[in-house]
Amino acid sequence: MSNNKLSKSEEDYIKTIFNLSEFGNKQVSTNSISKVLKIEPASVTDMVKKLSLKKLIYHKKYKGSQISKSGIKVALQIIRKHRLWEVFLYEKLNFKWDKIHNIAEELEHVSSNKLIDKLDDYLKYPKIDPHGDPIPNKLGVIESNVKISLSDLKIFESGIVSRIIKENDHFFKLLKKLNIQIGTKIKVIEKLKFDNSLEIIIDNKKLLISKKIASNIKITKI
Amino acid sequence: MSNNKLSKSEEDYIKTIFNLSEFGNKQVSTNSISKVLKIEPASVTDMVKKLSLKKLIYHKKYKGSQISKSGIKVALQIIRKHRLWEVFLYEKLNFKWDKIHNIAEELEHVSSNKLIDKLDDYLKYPKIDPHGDPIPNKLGVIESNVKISLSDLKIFESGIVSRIIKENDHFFKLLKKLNIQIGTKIKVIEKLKFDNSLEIIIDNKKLLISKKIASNIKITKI
DNA sequence: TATTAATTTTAGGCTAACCTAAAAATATAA
DNA sequence: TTATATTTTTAGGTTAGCCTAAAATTAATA
Repeated sequence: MSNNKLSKSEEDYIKTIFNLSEFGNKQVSTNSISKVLKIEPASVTDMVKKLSLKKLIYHKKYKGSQISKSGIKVALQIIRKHRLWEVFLYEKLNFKWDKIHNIAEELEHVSSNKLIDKLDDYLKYPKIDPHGDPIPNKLGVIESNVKISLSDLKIFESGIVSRIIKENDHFFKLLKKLNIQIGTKIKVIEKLKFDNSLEIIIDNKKLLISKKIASNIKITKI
Repeated sequence: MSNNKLSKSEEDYIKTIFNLSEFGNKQVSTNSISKVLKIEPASVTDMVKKLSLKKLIYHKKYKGSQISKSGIKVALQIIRKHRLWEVFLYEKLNFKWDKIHNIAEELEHVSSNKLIDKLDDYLKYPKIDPHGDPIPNKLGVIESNVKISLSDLKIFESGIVSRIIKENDHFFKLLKKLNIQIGTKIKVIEKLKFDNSLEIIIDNKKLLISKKIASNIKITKI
């Protein structure tokens, strides 16, 4: 369908619109795009018209933009590239967790699909990036029920405990004490800057657990 | 000295001018730049003026361009990026020899120096790229006397045999027959598409050797 | 050396992607 | 429900990096 290669700008807009749309369901306002990309609303209107002509989004004057099916497809491929590069930067080049985003932001626009598929292969088809976000596959499909570490959950996200990694008595006893077991629903409400401890909610009760504990608990996002 | 980040276009021009200048010694004509970059001469004139203002090259009307010291510095960093990415693509991602150039062409413009240094580290500080071209280090210094395989020499390049890799009797006898020994000067005049055999000149005599033979002979470029 | 050929530059234009200022449409509040 | 505020669009402008056509300069050749 969509024929020509998109410019870096166009890709940035598509990615932003997709991200703001909550998987394509919501209308996205011109202003919100403007704020994310730090581009004046008037310029956003221009681009939104252009993307609309290319059928990557639907746009009605004064009514906001909605991403189309082919737009979603494009967005997922950009996100795939971004996240695979993040895995590479983090795992292979040993970049710190907080440095990878900006570099991946540049790398995601390098076009070759062949490159990204080979990279995927090299990284052994990771399912999530270092931030715990899922990586769409070649076809743009995001495997649901991906297990990630509790420590990779972001603030205000929830998950169901699906696996306990460190299998020793001490750890199991600790978890019992905390009321954590397979199937327990956990919501993260704070990540402490100080030592990366997580403040979580289980059965409406708040508690604090260390990064180390959290990283030994695998959960499924909900 | 040079303050602002260069655009992809500016980088392409600088790289091209450097490549055409034979290490900064030669004047480069507007037409030759035009041909390499496939951009009309009039446009080249525009850009050449701009780069001249930035002191990356010297340009006198109708007289061609010469790259400056800071221009060379910039060029070497771009070349460093290009060649390191080529090593990555070839060694880690298993791209074929002839596919890496175009992809590296895109990756070389990703800016972060930190990224390139980490990549260098990850690849264990390679001295030459898969084509046998030397890789400038962080400071832009190209280690001279780099040994490369005879098979990595390009057409019309010459080298002095400096090491024989496969150390067995059969191979030594073969080399004796071909009049090849440490110190022999060899010039490559053709690479056969058919089986990658090399046509070379030794003592003014042409002969043909297989890729396998050539790749077991290390030489120093001259 | 005079003429022709080739190269290089100037002049004027175009497009993508931004901008500001002002007008139009929509949303909010008295 | 009218007045005000906010959002969005239109109109017109800028810059980078390209283009073509024509003029200026330099090089080649008869």
